[in-house]
Amino acid sequence: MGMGTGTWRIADLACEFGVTARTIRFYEDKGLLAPRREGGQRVYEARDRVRLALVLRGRRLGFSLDEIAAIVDMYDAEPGEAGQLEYLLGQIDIRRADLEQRRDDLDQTLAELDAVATRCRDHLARLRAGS
Amino acid sequence: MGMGTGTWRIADLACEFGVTARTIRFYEDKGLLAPRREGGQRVYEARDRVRLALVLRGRRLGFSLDEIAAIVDMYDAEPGEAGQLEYLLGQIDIRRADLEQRRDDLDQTLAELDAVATRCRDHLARLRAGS
DNA sequence: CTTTACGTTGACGTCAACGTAAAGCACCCC
DNA sequence: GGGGTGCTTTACGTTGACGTCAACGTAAAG
Repeated sequence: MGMGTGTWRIADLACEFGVTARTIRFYEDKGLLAPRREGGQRVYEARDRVRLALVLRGRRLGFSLDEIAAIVDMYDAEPGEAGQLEYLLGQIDIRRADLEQRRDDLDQTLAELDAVATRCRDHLARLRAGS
Repeated sequence: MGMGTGTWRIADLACEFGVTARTIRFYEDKGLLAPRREGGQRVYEARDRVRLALVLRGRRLGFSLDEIAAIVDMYDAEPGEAGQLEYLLGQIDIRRADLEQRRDDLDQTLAELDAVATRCRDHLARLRAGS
């Protein structure tokens, strides 16, 4: 860390998470992050780091920033009234369906790649054995 | 199908897979598809459909078209010589690692969404029970 | 043979997710 | 006070993945 205990500057986070400062500022612009300011400079705390990690995980999964915002916002939604809670449950179901579709796609792709690899190794073995 | 048995026109595929004809032509431009031509018009056969399905699955997974091209090309790579086979096996390993990282991310996200949902339902129950 | 629907190839527009460059403030060091 | 480092904002550039539009060919129906 580059500051008082438990706080980080933008370059610290950028380095740690392997992104540029520009990217982090861009995410803030899009409402994905909201760090404290200390004399104009951004100061990140633990919860900001967690949010950034969530955003980057969403990115690895191929979600758009809008989708990521929707997901991350579910995490720290305040309880609220019954209607809100039911709405949130509905949104979660939608995301769940999406994620499970992705897992199916993913498992299929993995299985097929394995099949190709097996075919590959078979062929190699045959080659080495002198056809 | 809109033509002789086992062949389709571009609009047929577009409708069936829920994309526009423009998208299909774009994929061809990028080398992801290579349909037969019949008097200037594209004619798709079963293998073209399979390839399109693979491309769209890759898209759902959030891969770029370049990555998709790399993956799909592994599927119908000809055996070739030993060097080629070893290179292909290496590429497959890289893809595998990527896909497995994604699955980890995915499972974590699913688990966390479930946790949120559970919290949500608990709160709802407490609300209905009169605080 | 004309109409109508669907196809083709460019070419340019658009949107997301940043990259990059410019210009300026704050602080530290010598 | 000159130089360096690190931060800030503003603004324009870039790339990928298409959408959209114009201008034109073609195939099937009446």
